[in-house]
Amino acid sequence: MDIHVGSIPFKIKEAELKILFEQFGAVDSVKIIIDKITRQNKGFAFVSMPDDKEAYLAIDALNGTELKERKITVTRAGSRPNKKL
DNA sequence: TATGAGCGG
Repeated sequence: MDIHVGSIPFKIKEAELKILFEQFGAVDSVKIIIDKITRQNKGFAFVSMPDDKEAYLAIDALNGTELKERKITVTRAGSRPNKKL
C-alpha cells in the first residue's frame, strides 16, 4: 500500500523514513518527492508497504507525530483520506 | 534559486 507522508523536514532522508515505518511493519520502499523547478525536497514523501494492515498500523501510529522537530502527517496515498468512512 | 499544504515517475 502507498502511504502519503507530509510536513516532513527538508533535511530528512528516505532511509530514515523507512526505518520509522519498519518499526511497525515491513517497508517495501520510500520515495521523497522532489520539486521540478527547484530540484529540492517538496516537503512530502511516499512510503510503499507490502502489508496493508501494517500500513494502516504505521499510519495510525506515525500520523501526527514529530520527526526531526517537525510535525508529520501520515495518510493513505492514491486517494485523500475521507472524513466519512 | 524559491518552502510548509499537499498526493508522486
